[in-house]
Amino acid sequence: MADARNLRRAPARVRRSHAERTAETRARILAAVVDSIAEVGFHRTTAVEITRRAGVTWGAVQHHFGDKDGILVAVLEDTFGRFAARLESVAIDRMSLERRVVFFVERAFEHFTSREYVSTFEILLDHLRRKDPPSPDGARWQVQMLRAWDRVWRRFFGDATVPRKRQLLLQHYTVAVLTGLASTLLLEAGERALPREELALLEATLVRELAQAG
Amino acid sequence: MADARNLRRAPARVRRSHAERTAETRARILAAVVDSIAEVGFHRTTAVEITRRAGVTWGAVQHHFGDKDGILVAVLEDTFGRFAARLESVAIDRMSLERRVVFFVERAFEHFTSREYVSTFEILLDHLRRKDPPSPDGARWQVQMLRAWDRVWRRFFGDATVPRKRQLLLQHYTVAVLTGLASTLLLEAGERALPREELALLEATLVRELAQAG
DNA sequence: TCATTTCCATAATGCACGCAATGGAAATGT
DNA sequence: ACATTTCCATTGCGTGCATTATGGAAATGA
Repeated sequence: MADARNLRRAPARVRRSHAERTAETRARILAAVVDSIAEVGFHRTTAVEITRRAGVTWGAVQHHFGDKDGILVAVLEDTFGRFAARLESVAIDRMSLERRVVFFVERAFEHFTSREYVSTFEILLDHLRRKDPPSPDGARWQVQMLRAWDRVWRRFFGDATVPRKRQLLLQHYTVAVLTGLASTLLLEAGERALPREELALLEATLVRELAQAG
Repeated sequence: MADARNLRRAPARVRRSHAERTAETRARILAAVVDSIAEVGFHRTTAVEITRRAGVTWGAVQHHFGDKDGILVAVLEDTFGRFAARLESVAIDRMSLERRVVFFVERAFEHFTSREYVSTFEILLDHLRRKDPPSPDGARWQVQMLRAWDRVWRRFFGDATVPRKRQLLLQHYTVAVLTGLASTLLLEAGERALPREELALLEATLVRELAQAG
């Protein structure tokens, strides 16, 4: 499912298969939701706002996702899938530990400051505090995400001579630092330069920790 | 303004001054907003939800805060004021650097996982993404908060022989780590044990950084 | 070609939301 | 004591929200 963010409505009256139509419409709607949440926030991401951005009507949303909850869950699934795929397709040739750390931190930070993550964050924030916990427990996503992170982490740092338990801690710590940096950046209103020095401090910590023998 | 969270409606028909009434009602409403956001989330914190929790009607809110935006801003002001006061009243006698770091991290983490902070976080998250930026710019709060943090930081670590610039970096980093830990904790659904080891790693980093000469 | 299914726009409905308006009880102050 | 002000409950309103219902155009497949 390609990124359809900048697509405008097709010139109309083009013969396309159902599969094509469905793919584009779904992508367009999902992108609209992500953009809307990232720009105007979750609770202003209303039905009409979504349809306006997507250039479709609510009928389309209704057909593809059922109701609003359906889209939100779909955004979670789609974003997570894309994210996991991107993470696991990273070419990890023989780098030094330092370079791997830098590379990893860079990628991860990029992710946590992305619109996609911001959106999922707000969606989850809202979902896990409803009286009516839906069938797939909201906290499940967090678990899946951490698993995916863990796979990537092991590919990057699996050879470190540090106890597994310690590695999990470092992993959790890293995620915390990065999401924290991302959120402060977010609250500081809009896009600011990336916090190089803070990231450097994190990288130094990781290198030191991973280098030492278990 | 005392914490009125667990207060129930007074037995009615008690003679009280206007000042007393106002103080209690305001406190009750503010507490209701904080609790509501922390428990059911920002966008389910509706007018009736607030009045229900506070045990008052909308008329009271209207009288004391004007409109909904008024309460939210009031929550920001009140929470921040309380927080700053608490921070600056900490007795900082002669402790070792290690103990000061532990103490500081502990306090700060406590703050970032508090209901008050979660509430202000969500309020700010929503406010700074509206088309109509109100008179006091939303990002102003963040600045004020960081100033308050800075004052406390200097009281704790002002004697460190580390360049000021580096200290600001460490400060920012610390806030990021703590908010990050708090938010992952939040997303992991409900109250979990506090992440001792992650905090320990942060403390170790701070001690190492602050101990070295400029 | 024609029936069926998929896809989606249009229109209508019901509801919850924030808010304004009003009035009255309680406190104030003169 | 009485006018004034403060405090807050009640009521009602307009709007925007999510959602349903319906119909028709386009694609499918026989």
